[in-house]
Amino acid sequence: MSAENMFSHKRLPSMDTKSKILNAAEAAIVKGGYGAFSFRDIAEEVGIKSASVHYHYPTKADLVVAVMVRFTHDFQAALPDPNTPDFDAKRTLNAFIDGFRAQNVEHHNMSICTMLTADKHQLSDVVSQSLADFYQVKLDWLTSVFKRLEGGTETAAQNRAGQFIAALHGASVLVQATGEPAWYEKVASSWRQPAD
Amino acid sequence: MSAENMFSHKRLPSMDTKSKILNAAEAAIVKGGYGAFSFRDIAEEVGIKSASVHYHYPTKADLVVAVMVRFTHDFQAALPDPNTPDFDAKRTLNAFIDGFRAQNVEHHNMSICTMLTADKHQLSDVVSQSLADFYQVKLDWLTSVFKRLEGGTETAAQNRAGQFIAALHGASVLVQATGEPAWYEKVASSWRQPAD
DNA sequence: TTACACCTATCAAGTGATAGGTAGTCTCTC
DNA sequence: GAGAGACTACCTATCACTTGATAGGTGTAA
Repeated sequence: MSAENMFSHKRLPSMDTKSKILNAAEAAIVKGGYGAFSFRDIAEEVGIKSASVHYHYPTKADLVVAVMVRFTHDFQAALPDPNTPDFDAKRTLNAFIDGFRAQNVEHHNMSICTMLTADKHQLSDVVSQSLADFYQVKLDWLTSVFKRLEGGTETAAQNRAGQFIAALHGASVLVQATGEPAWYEKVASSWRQPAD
Repeated sequence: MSAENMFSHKRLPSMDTKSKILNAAEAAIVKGGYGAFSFRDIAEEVGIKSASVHYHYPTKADLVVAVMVRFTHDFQAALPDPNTPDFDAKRTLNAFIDGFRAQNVEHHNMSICTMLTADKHQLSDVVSQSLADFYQVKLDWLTSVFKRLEGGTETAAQNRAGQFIAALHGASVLVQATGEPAWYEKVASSWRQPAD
C-alpha cells in the first residue's frame, strides 16, 4: 500500500446496516465525542429506529468499541510496512502529516482518538482499552518508521514517535481552539522531511 | 511573580458561593468536558440546590464562560513579564513545562482548554470565544518568551510558541490515552532548556 | 419453522431551565 | 429607632425534553 493511501480508507455509500451504523458513530464521535451523540442520532442518520441500533450493538460501549476496532484495523491495514527494502521513510512521514491534516484539520475536527481520550473518564474499561490499543499500534509503527529514518536505539525512536504524535495531535487542538487551520502546518513543518 | 508560581494559583477552602461554583465547574470540565457535568452535580459539590446555581449563572454557557474568564485572568496574572530585564527565559520555560505537568498530567487529567476544545462543536459562540481568548493569551506570552530565548523574527517566535503548546497538549493526550505518564517527559524533554 | 432484521411502545433516570416562595439583611424614611 | 420596602441568596416543585435500554410484535427469507 502506498504512503498516500494511509488515511484514505473511505467507505462506499451503500453498505450493510452494521457498517452504516459504525460510519455514523465514527463521524459522531469525531464531531462531539462519546457523550455528544445518542442512539437516536445514529438511527436517524442510518435510516432506522434506535431500537434497531441496539439490536446490532446492545450498549453504547459495544458500539464505540466496534468503531475503534474497525478504525484500528483499517488504520493498520493502510500503513506501509517499514521493514521492506523499498520502504521510503521520508515520503511516508510526509504522507502521514498530509493524511492527518486531510482527515482531521481540513474537516474542522479532531481525530477520533483525541476525542475519546478527552472523554476517558466516562468510558468503560473495554472502550478505554480499545483506545489504548489504537495508540499502541500507531506508536509501534511510527517507532519503526523513525528507526528507519534516523537510526539510533529503539528507545530513541520510540521517543521520537511520541514527540511526533504529540505534535500532530497538539496541532489539531490548536487549530480547533483558535479556528486558524494555518497552525497545523506551522507545527507540522518542523517534522517534514526534505526530498532526497 | 516567580516562574515557579505560574500554575499554582490555588483557591482557599472557604470562599463565597460563586467561587465555589466556579471551582466545582472547573474541576468538572477538566474531568469530563462540557457535556459530562450537570447543574445538579455542581450543586451537590457546593452544597446547595441546582436552582441556586442557576441563580448565580443562569445558563450553562454563562457558567462555563465565567470559568474560562477567571481561568484566563488567573493564568495571565501568574505569568512573569518577558519584557523585564531580569526575566529568565530558560528557567521560565522549564517552569512552564513542570507546571503543566503538575496541573494536568499528575492529576490524570487533560487541561481545561483541551477538554473544551474537544467539545467545541457543542459550545455556543460566547464559550468558544472565551476559549479562543485563552489560547491567544497563552500564545502571545509564549511568543514573547521564545523571542527572548531565541531571538529571530516575530513569526519565528510565534511558530515556536505554537510548536511548544502543541507538544505539551499532545503529550497530555498521549498520557491520557496510553495511561503512561512517562510519555509527558519523553515529549517535553526536547523542549527543556539547559541551565546556564 | 426458525433465524434475522427490523419495528412500536415504553421505561426510569437524568437534563437545563423556570416559577414562585422564604428567610435574612440592608437602606431609606418618618 | 422603628417600620417599610427592596434586595440577596437560597429553597421546593415542576416543566418539557433527551437519554440508554428493554420487551415484545411483525414481516421476510432460507
